[in-house]
Amino acid sequence: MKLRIAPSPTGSLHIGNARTALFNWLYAKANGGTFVVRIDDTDMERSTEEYKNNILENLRWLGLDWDEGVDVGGEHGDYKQSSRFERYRDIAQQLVENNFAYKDDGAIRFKVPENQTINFKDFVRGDMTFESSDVEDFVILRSDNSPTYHLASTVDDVDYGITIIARGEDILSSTPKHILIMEALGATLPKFCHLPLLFGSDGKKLSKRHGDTSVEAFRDKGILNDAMFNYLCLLGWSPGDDLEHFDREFAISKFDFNKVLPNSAIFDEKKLLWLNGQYIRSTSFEKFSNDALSQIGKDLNRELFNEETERLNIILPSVQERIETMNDLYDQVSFLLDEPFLVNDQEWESVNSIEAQKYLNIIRNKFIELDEFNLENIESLMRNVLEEEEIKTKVGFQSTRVAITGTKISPPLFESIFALGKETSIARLTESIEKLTN
RNA sequence: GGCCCCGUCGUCCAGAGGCCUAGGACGCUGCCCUCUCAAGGCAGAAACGCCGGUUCAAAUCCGGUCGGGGCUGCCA
Repeated sequence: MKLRIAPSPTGSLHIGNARTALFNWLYAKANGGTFVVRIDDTDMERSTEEYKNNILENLRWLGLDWDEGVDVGGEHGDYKQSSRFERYRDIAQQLVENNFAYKDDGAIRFKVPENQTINFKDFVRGDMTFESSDVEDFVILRSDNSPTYHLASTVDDVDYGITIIARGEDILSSTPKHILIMEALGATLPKFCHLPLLFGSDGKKLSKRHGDTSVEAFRDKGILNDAMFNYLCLLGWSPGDDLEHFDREFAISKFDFNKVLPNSAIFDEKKLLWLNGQYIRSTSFEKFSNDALSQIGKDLNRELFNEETERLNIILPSVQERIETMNDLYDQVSFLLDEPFLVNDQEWESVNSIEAQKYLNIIRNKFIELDEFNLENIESLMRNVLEEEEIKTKVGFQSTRVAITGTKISPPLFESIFALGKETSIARLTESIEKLTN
């Protein structure tokens, strides 16, 4: 059993292609089949090396690997169609000689037989029937001697011994052409499986208009590869038992093309985001901390100082509980970094009051006298002052939050103060008192 | 227009004739928890496109209809 995906390097890896690749991979893994990745770059105008690399890199990022094909090799060369033009020309010539095709204005067209019924079985859609009278004679070799997709793709599938062709439903109407070529070549027909398409929120084919459509874009947004893999699995398939959060091994153990739905699905970024949050929360703290520190370093575009890392590790457990993507990290923890600390006037105004000023003043003085600056002491100190001075929690804590973190939305307050440390906390409180009483 | 595919809550999925007064999840609303924001917990609104037929019985089978989508390139 051999399956393949054949992306065209005319753009960054598209979510729809990623899902198709993923389903092929799952089926191959589930059945001990061989998975091939080949590059369909017959469109010389639009194909680039950068896109090719991008596609391969993102497939790997998703956790997919392949047994044969571009980059990993195999018995069929480099698995790029641009290297096999001679082969396609020979086949085209052979088809002409055997009267299956003919020259037309410099191009070569396949001669579609009259009154022939083309049948094939589709894993997802069952028995399919097309009439050859509905298929026009189609070009297989362009007048510039380059092969079209129909020829190149079909020849490769035959040459490489592909036994199951699982691809997007957009190719369903072209399948009769491919079958006709295969028959003319005397090849054994593979099985077909046309997977449902992915649509944008307006129900139209997922395209740039819908915002991000490439795997890379979501990767850049801080989506975890495990979450992306999991979410893509859920589009058109489910393992049953209402299970939604699962890993690759589990998906492999349950996957089958027969259980893939025939109807198209709409890509819902909201659910992806939610799932990503679930993954972040279920990651071990050790791994999360590692990823988080490297992400923050990336956002900062510099190495983190040891002191920063120490401070971050204090707050990170709390942050892990409340972010949706790794890109949400920076805003949550930036107050702990050795970077300019600025609070805008609006934030100050929104928490300013006589009571607040009084509260900040008292806790600052008590912080100075506090010998053991730990979580427990900070909390009890702050709560006691609230009680003694009869100041409302919101007034005291929110003003302290702005003073310490710079905003009204932050990780838990006591952890934030503890992570920031005694000295800096006192300095920020002092600064805030000056600012507020001005 | 022609050919083809598809049709369960707004969205993703469960449902393969009686277990369905249709289940789960995202999102949404409310409540609880609470130092903000989240997370978490609980509750709620929300769907079988429509019309016929088959059957004792249909979301599930058949036909039609309507709706959506794909293809119809010397793009893939």
